[in-house]
Amino acid sequence: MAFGKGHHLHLVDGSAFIFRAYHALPPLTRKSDGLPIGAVSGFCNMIHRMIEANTGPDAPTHAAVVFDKGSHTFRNDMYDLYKANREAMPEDLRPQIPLTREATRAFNLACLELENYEADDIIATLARQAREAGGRCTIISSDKDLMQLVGGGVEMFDAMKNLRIDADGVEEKFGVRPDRVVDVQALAGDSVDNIPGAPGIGIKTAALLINEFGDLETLLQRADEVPQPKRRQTLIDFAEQIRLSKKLVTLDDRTPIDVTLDDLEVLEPDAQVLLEFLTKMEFRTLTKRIADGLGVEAPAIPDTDPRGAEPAESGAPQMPPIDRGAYEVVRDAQALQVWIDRALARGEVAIDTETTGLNEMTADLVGISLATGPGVACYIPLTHKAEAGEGLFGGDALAEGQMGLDQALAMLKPVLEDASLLKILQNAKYDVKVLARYGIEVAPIDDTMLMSYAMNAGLHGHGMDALAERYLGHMPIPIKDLIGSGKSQITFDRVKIEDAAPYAAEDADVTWRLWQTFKPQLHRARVTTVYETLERPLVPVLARMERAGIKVDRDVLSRMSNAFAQKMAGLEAEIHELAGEAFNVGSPAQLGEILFEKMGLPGGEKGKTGKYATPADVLEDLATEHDLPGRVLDWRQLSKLKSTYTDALQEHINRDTGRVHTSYSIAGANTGRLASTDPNLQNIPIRTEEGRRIREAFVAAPGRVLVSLDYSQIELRILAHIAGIDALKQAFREGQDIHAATASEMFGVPLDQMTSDVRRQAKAINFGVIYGISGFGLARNLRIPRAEAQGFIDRYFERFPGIKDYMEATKAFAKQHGYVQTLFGRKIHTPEINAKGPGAGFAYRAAINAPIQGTAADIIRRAMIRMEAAIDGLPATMLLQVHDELLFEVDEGAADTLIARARDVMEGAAHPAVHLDVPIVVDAGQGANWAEAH
DNA sequence: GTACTCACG
DNA sequence: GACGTACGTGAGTACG
Repeated sequence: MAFGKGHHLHLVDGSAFIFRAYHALPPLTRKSDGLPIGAVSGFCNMIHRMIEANTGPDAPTHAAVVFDKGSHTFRNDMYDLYKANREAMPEDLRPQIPLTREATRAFNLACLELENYEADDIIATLARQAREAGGRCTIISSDKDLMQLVGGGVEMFDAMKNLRIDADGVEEKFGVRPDRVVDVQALAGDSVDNIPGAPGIGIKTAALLINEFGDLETLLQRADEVPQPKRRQTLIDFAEQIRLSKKLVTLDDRTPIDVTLDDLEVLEPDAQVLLEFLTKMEFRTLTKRIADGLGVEAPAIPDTDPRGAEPAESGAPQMPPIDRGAYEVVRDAQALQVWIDRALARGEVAIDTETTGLNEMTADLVGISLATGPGVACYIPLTHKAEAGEGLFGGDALAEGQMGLDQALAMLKPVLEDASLLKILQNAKYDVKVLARYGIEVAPIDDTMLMSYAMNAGLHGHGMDALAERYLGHMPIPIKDLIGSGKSQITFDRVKIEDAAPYAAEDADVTWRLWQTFKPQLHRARVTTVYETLERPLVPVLARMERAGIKVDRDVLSRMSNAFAQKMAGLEAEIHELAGEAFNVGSPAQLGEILFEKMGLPGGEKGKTGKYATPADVLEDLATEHDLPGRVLDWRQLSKLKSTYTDALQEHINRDTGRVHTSYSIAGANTGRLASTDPNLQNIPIRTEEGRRIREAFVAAPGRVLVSLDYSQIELRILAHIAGIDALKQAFREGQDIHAATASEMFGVPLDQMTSDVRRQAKAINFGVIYGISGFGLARNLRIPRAEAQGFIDRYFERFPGIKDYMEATKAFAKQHGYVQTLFGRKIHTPEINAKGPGAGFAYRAAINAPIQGTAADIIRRAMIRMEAAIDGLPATMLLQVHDELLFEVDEGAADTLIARARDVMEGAAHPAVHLDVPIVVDAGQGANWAEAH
């Protein structure tokens, strides 16, 4: 393919990459033999990122990486002081130079260098050829010496700042068009390259002069016309030095290279060659990442002696102790750029955001901390307020010594969105949501909280403090130490920067260390797939659902609140009348006194605190003997509905969106279920008619409808599959009423003669089985004698013998391994299973339940993760998840299409990982509000 | 902060 | 033989 119009050449300034990588990274060494490889590692990361970032329609058709060769060039023959002030190459960099050439070839990129010439000259030559052939050329470099080449289809790209530089960009830098850049450089000189130029003339003055006289030669010839005497004399006295300078800065675009553009066509890397090289270098992270990208198995890199290991790649982390004094406070763009370079050269960075509150929908960004290695962390304060008394406007002015929020975010956005830079976070959803409000879509991510959850669900919590203490033996600064608690609590922007920095940077440092600790463990625990397919991908999905929120009609709630209040007042009066005295109906202790002491009713039991307990089932029994308990039950129901729902929900309506935004905790429930908080939208009433009406307040926006899809009997279907109960499977395949079918099987009643009471009992047993049934529990639930309940259970086991086998097998597995698993490999630990005492009973039943509940949770997670792509293009939004239900909001006309597509996703969610031998059925509904839709 | 109660799946 | 039990959650209120 002859290079020409429509082709796009990328030229990478390889030597610049090497130096940037070398200075950005700590001195890493290869674990097996101590060979310094930091620069090679950074170089490979940068090349990999560049390739990843260039996959679109603008992708290069041709590319080469260009290097300097040796330190002597033709310019030294002209001027022996050229680049004479350059420091010698560091000793630990020298052996890495040939490795970077090898790396380039391993990526299947052309690798160019030429004796006696600089990389810049080769770049100039190829750029000219590309231009002349009518194609485009992008020079990946930020070196100003290359700016003279810009124009006519040639542009530069600063890979670190993610910035394109065209002719306008060059003019911004030099004050002249690209073709006059060398004139300005000749006059201004360059202390870095030791170009003498004209003493006393800088870029500004040089540009002024060139623009006035047209070009350098004209200027020098007409120097006597320059009005300023000093400037005039300089130009006359140093004319030859200036002409020499111009020769030195002018790139040679006729170098005798032995390749043509056609030789530089972009080729796919040979997976084997590339992975072999990366493995040889012992780059664990990068090898894995690239292998994943190529869709091949990552070759194993043997663990060798950890002494002298380079931190990023070591299996058993050897980390320096946490030193809060070592963190940097980043206060300007230059300092931030150093950290960005470090992150890019590393290929991964730990991040933590500090905000004014815990609610991601309303909290504002106060600062960001970064870590690029254990102990290598900084804090970037952004919107800390000045202390009271400081500055003219007292407490509302910003504190000194912070870079502007906009500038910092502009610099960080390309980094946070860089597809080949891994962002490591603890509870990533929080930061992802906060940053989304600033127009930043953080990706890709790793989440240490979810890594811990995938490995250790059931063993302990997964908050940062718990993880730091357990895995790092370190207690991070409690946030209370900074912001206090209770009434006197302040927001984080009121914390002094000096105090905030150690806290904030420590969190990024701890996150980095946790990641380093967990990453190798994940694989060993065989939960990598769980983490990568069930945990991590849920973060952006939930973030979007939470940010969308659901519209709640305040007036509906408000009216209900008033109605409840009136009814409650009436009931309260009746209750006091019946009791013969006034007391707090909401106090179980006081109510107990009235019922069991004053009125002498039976069944009074005291709780741990020696007070009477008055749960609903006890009051229900008492209701047959007296009017009062029934009234209390009614009052309690109203009280619950009012305080928890109609009142509290109004407080959660967001001022700006008019919607309610819950927060789902991904690692809250041990079984894999989500948990909804602030507010909990997974327990909105439905079982009673009065409570159900609260769902009428959850509405669709005008012109839209709510659509609800829920799995029918998913846990029983999973039980039928896991335990292999043929009769149940058959009933599900035939679409029978499963509880009626169970009753028929157990009691021998034909389906057409089934009574609702028998069906109800069978239903209770079916649920009981899922929960790890006991005679006592079933007896209490059905309000029947324990012996009778036990009889039901015995009969059930008799009719469905596989159930008993499943329970025994699960228990044995838990006892042996300390955990149980879902069909998708999720582990739920059962540390109490071998304990003595009642704890073992709890653990046993939890172990029975966990694989069933957890498998159902996995299935709906898979559905949610796939849902966005499936409904892409529809005017529909996924809003809520309630364990077996997904709630959507959609334009009226598209509801049926949505239902069809979402149902397909939900019903097929187990595939292809698991093939259930029961059908999965999803019911759907739609309406103006949640009550109608469900 | 803990206990009790109750809303959901 | 006694003990204590349905599984998983979150939140509001009372009370010390």
